[in-house]
Amino acid sequence: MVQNKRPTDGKRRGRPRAYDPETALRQALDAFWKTGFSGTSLDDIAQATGMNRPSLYAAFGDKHALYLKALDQYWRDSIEAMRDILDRKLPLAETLMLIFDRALDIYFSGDGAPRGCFAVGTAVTEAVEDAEIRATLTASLNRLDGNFDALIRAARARGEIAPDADPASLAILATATVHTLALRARSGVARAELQRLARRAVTVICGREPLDVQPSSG
Amino acid sequence: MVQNKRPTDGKRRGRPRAYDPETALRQALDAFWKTGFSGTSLDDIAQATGMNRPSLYAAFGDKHALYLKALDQYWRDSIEAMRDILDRKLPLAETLMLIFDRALDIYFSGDGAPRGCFAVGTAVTEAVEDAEIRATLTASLNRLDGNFDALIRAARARGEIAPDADPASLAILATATVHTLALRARSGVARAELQRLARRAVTVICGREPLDVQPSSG
DNA sequence: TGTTTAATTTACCAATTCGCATAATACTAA
DNA sequence: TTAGTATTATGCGAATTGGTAAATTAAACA
Repeated sequence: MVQNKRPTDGKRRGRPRAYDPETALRQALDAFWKTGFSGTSLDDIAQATGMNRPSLYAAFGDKHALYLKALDQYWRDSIEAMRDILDRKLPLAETLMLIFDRALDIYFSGDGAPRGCFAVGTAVTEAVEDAEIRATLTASLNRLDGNFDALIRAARARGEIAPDADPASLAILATATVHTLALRARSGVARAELQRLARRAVTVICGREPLDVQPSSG
Repeated sequence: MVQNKRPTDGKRRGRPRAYDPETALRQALDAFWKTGFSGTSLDDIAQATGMNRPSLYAAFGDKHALYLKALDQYWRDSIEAMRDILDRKLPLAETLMLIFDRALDIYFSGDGAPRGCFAVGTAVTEAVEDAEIRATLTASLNRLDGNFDALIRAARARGEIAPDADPASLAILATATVHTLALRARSGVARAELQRLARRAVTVICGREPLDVQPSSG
């Protein structure tokens, strides 16, 4: 139990892996994203990853554990995307619009039909009966609310919005906007329409329209 | 093909039904509500309704048709609940709060753990791959937006909100509030907290807090 | 070269799933 | 009674599902 796995150093002993774990996890995520946890069989995932079931099992554990790892991967990606935008320290309206736009990037990513938010589209369904999934959902809800709250609080301190505005309330509406985008994207609403919707939400929350800014960092 | 089913008049011919179709449909709805379309087997539904699979099949068609009927039942209930509230013709703030409260009634109905919105929790998952489900989702999204838009437009005409406020934008935020409530309820957030959240949303949308009114008609 | 290690491949298992065919049942009509 | 009809009950069957055991393969090591 002292060192059953050496780091990435040197060559590993036995037969080399035929897959890259992170790539495989992303492919499994894609499979779950399309048809949900219950609607995706291990055969589907085996096909999506090019692995067979025993390898899948050895790498990630059973179906449930694999799903949780995929969900975790999704959270990490989302958090990173959010941080990238917050780091740019733009005014509130532009920051919100970038966040919504970036969310739409994710919701409209992938080859097939738009899939919306992975968590909203798949984890929420399982949340009723699955305490673990439910716990990660609430954690992420709180994180999103908290991020928006801090963002809006700072903007108010800079005088960007009315001094009597309530940051917590506006934060809730920002989160709600993300949620409605997530749901609508998975329901087949076109991206352009959702972009207009997001713009309207920003305008109400901030009291002015957002200016156009470069999506990528710079 | 002329009259293979007489109305409710007189006695029906063969062995009488052991179930009430609407009750059974509601029980099937409950089963799907908890575990989603893919996560609910026909055996689960047979247990929930007390019917056996052949009867289920004869009454509602296959699993997919049954699900669509359950979803439709849910829409009808929602529409009726909404109309009941709109018929009271209260001011905007109180109307919105009643709608959100009524939504929470639905999201926290049932015996087990809170299930949120049936459509959000189960139909959205299937929507990516299922055009029929997706179509009813978009229809209902548009209906909700439209209802809120008309409501807010009328309120503005009565002078309840600022004359320069944009009804369409506020309607989107109202819909978004419903969506965030639906998601959060299914993610395990307590009802009291969601009530406070709804209150904040109403306050931002209307510019004032809603007054307490009787939930039921009167 | 042979041994050890770690992965893959094949094949299997028990359980579940959806759907249906058939038989039994309960009622009306004549 | 008897026939006709609409339902329920039983049980089958082909396919799928999640999971695993056993055999095979590919590399490092000595």
